[in-house]
Amino acid sequence: MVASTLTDVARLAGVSPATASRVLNGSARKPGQDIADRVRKAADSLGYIPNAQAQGLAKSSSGLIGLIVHDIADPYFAAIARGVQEAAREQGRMVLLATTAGAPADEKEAVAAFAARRADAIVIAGSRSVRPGDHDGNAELAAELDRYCRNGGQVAVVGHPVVGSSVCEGYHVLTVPNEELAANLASELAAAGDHQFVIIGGPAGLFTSDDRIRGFQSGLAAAGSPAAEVIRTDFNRSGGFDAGVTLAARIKAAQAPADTAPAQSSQGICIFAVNDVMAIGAAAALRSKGLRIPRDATIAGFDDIETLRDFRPALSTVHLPLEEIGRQATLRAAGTAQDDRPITGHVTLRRSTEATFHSGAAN
Amino acid sequence: MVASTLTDVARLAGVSPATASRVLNGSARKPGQDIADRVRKAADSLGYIPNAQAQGLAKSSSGLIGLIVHDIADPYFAAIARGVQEAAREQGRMVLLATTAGAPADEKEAVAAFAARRADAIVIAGSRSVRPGDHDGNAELAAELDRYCRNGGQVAVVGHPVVGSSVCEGYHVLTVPNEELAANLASELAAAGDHQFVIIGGPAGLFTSDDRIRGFQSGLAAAGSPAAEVIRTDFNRSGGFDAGVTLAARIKAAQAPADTAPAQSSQGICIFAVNDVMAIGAAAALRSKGLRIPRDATIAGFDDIETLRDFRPALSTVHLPLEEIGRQATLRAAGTAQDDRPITGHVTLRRSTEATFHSGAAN
DNA sequence: CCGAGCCGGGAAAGCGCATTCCCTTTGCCT
DNA sequence: AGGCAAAGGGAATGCGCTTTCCCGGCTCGG
Repeated sequence: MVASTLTDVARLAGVSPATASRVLNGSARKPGQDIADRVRKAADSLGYIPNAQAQGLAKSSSGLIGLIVHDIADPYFAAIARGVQEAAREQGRMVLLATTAGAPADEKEAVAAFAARRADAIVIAGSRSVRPGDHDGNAELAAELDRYCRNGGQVAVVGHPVVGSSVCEGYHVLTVPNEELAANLASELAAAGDHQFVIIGGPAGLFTSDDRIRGFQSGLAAAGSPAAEVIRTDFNRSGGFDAGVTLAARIKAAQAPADTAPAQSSQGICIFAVNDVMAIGAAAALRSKGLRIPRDATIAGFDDIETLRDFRPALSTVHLPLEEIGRQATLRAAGTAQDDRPITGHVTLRRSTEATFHSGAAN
Repeated sequence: MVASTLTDVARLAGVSPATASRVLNGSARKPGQDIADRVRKAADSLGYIPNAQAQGLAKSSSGLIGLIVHDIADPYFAAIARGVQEAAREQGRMVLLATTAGAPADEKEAVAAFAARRADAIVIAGSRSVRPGDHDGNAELAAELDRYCRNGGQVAVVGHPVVGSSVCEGYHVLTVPNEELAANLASELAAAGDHQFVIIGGPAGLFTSDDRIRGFQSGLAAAGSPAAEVIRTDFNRSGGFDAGVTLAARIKAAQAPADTAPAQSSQGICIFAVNDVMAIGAAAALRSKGLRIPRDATIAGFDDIETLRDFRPALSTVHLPLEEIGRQATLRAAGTAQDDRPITGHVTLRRSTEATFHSGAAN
């Protein structure tokens, strides 16, 4: 027994396929009540399931939304994916997933695959990058995306437009105020105490990372603090860990000379990792070297990843409405783009940057 | 300019659509070199992208793999999803995502939607359940799945078969040794010290949770320990937190009478939460009540979620190769099911269940 | 009372592609 | 040199559905 078709249903109901089609989907023309009932009865006695491919072919639209992320297991992307999924579901669409590890060449392939499947919209969640090695890939990606748009596709990208893509209709950019928020974070941190700041950033050229670094520096400048040193590393937990190891050595070296007085340099070190996962990695590194947070160093991240909120000391960070970002991106690309309310976040200071040692475990 | 078709390419190349089709896909028949080149040149001068819907219609197979999870933002599912995605990618397929919060009715809809899209295979990752309220939904889900299978679909389910589904060809169950591993965990924990065990479990009827509870109890029994009390709560962080609050009160009450001697009851309390996320929630609750782990209570989880590994005190748990599970499920359903190597995990004891207070921060 | 208009139903033409079947051409063997 | 097999190219069919277009019967107005 192979899947039954609309024709089978029509035959069983004793009507034409055209009529059956009109009954079983929201057509403009409403067949008579009796006929409709007959068709519907036939349909579910046969267990009829419309062939979405055929429907798509006939209507040239698929009800599919393509989502491109670096890594679905990364909680940052997982959170965004949840928002996308949710919005898609509300619209009766399904989401098609592609992971690319951030490689523009792979992203280009993903876009092509989505285009092949006639996805109604594409949401690109991964950070853009301008690293030299990505140049060609970026160009191809931009071209592919352009073609997709020109053929009527909608695309929403989180953060920054794809490098080199022209702004055509159906191309939406969901701006995330990374720079501004990082500046706010720097201000609050600088106001809270006299620190020596160090930034753990991703590879140069990664927009999200660069924005946050730039914002942080400008926030520092505004507060009258000197610019922070920037350590470049991988944009993940392991990168954060490596940087943490380096910093740990430095901190210990700074503590050693005075020997008795831990607060040798009048300033404590304050680390800003450009995302929470890196911050956690760095914190783990410090701890593994016997250093304590916030006693020997303070640390802040960015994103406010939910799974990491139970981490102790609680991580100071910048809250980003990740799920909402995914949702908005989807709506903007594929939906009745209601109020295009901009994305906002907020600085969330917690224990990991508390200068003085409180006793409570709260927060 | 709308997407160009195979016919366009053929016309430009001066050949028939049949030939163009043969060139651009791996057909059995190989057109001549010169013609092939001409077609290929025409194809990419037009930026031709084959219409996967049409291809699917013609070949009746879509290159799609449906994945059903409870919540993609849950790190457990995210990890499995990564494995699925990876395996799918290797096979040149794409994954279609559906999240259902574990509701069988939603899962049934997801299966129907996958069937409509003619997905080649469906991977169901969420735990099965036999809660009374789910009864009808389960039946419908089983029916839908049966139909899908009979029409030639492949399905792989992680853990347990869907309740009520008959075993037809193309129906694969990836067994996870939850019970056995939970028993091992119980043995090791019981051997490590004389504890009073308490289990924080999910709602009764949730297979994964029930298996782990049953396994843990039998491990306890084998070690000669009395059965543990079971606290039922939600299968997520918040459920763990609530249970933790309850337990915290109890622990404090037990400590209070003796007043001076913290080790009043000769046995410390050892909590087993049926998954890591719940364990973290419970730990957070204890801590918020001023209790310390492992001093005032020890705790273990299950899954060994990667994102949670930097949590301190490091959580004792049972490692499960989540990514591999997703991968295997996919391969088994959609692939050249090579070696059907069973899934194995292992107990991983860390600081959170250390009876004695070591000084190092390692592990 | 008759024609204009409308409404509900059916026939048929694709949507873009794979594939079967047929025909021509080429190469090879006897 | 004649015959045949194999190979390579094309016309046509169909995958399952939507959607025009058409047609018969109905109602309503003049």
